[in-house]
Amino acid sequence: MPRSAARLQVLRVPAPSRARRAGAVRTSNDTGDMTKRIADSITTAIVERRLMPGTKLAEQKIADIFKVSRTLVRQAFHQLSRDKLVSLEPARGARVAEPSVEEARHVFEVRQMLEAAMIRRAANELAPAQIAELRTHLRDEEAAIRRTDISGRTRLLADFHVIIATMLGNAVLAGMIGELVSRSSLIALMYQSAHSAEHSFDEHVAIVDALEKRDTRAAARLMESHLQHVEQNLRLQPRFPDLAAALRAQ
Amino acid sequence: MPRSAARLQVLRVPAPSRARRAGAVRTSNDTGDMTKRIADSITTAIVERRLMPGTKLAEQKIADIFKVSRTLVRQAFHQLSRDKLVSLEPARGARVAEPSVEEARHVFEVRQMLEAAMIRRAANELAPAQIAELRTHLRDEEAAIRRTDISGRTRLLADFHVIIATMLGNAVLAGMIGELVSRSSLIALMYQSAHSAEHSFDEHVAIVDALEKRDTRAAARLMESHLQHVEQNLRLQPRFPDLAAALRAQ
DNA sequence: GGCAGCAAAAGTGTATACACTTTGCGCGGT
DNA sequence: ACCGCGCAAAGTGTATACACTTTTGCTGCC
Repeated sequence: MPRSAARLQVLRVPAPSRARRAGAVRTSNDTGDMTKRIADSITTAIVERRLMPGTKLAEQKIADIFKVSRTLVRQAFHQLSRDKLVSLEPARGARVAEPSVEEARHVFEVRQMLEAAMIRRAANELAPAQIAELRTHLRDEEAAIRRTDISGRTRLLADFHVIIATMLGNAVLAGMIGELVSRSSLIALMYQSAHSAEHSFDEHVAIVDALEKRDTRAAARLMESHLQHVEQNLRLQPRFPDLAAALRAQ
Repeated sequence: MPRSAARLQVLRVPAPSRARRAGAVRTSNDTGDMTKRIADSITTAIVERRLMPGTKLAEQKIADIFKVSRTLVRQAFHQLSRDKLVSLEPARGARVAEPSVEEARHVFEVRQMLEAAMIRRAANELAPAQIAELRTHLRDEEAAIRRTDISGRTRLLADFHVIIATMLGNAVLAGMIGELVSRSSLIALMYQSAHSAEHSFDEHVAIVDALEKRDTRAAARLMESHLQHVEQNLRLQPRFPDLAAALRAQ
């Protein structure tokens, strides 16, 4: 193994899809566009806690891991920085983002606004078949929790929100919720959430129950309190009111 | 003038800021990061209708205009494509985006959800001084309309929404509203809005009036109907139900 | 005249080269 | 021993080279 790659073994190199099947519709990219694959790899590594906030991401090292040139890695970094999962400083390179407390609050504030509105629409518009799909998803959540599959359950709990957005058939909405949710994952990871997965799961169940009853008001109220609980269980209180106090306390 | 640049003279090359003043705080970038300047130039050109939807953007031509390498132009394209102002097709290059009717509806649907929630918060939280700032902005809007400064008034009418988001002190919200608003501009431009600037201005005034009275409910109702009016005045009805009918009608 | 097929031109995709910036380390002065 | 200085190593920023793809336009064939 090349020495330079030693510290970044957390990244998994996806095998190039051997497809390019004759006759396959050329939807977008057969081989899956290397840039995107690198970005996805890093995203997953961050969300699954294999790359901790603040970790330096050197272009050449990652290029070596994926056996591509820095060009593609750099493109991936730019994409990730737009999602705020990676922060870029001119001439100082890329690191895994360390969202501030303020940013964390902002993300949750926007989620409250957008997801409350979303769930109201969902209560009015979702077809019974879609509610059934949500039930299936809830079963998956429960299963992941039972077998203490941590990265699986984290992903499934986050997906719940994106799935509802997707079901409403609005790609713009789904994209925004997706971005907010992945930023939330990074935040949860930084500010060690005390929130139990079971609790989130129970709240998801309650939300789907309300959707099924077409109880718009209850659904919105439940979603709001769900997000509030998630946020409240983050350790967002600055541990010390000011720097001086923090240093004195050492 | 180099022949190759002939068709793209709509782009204005910003003069490199001669600053780098000694002692100036290095906030982010003295020269303003060429990539961003190119992206801004193209954004402005699109929003001000100097670049029409569908226009091919060849990397080398734009690189020549700005006197940089394709590398930077390509980076700018990637940023713009995330904002959905430019669409990239593998190996086929970049063109000014042509948002579909469906996408247009989705953008306005999300604006309804997010901006209704935003204006409710604004009604409760904005300080009197901030309301006064909004009044000043309204005066600017009115002035631009009076002197029929088309690109100025378009920008100011769009800014109204972003300013409110910014005043709430939530950068995440402001960023999202900003993205939605600039996509709306491109949409308005593609689906030739019949909406008069005066009408929008009047509605903005009514919204600020409601904010001043702290009338949360009225503010939300007014914002919703404002966005609905803007959307309704787009020519979003497919001109013809199907392609065959469209061709027959020639 | 129209069209298939091919070849040149234009354009994109990725790697690499090189200049410039930041970082880390050792050395000499105090 | 400690601080600052400067140099070397590492790393980023931009330009350029080159391979590969798409587009364009021609030529000859029907």
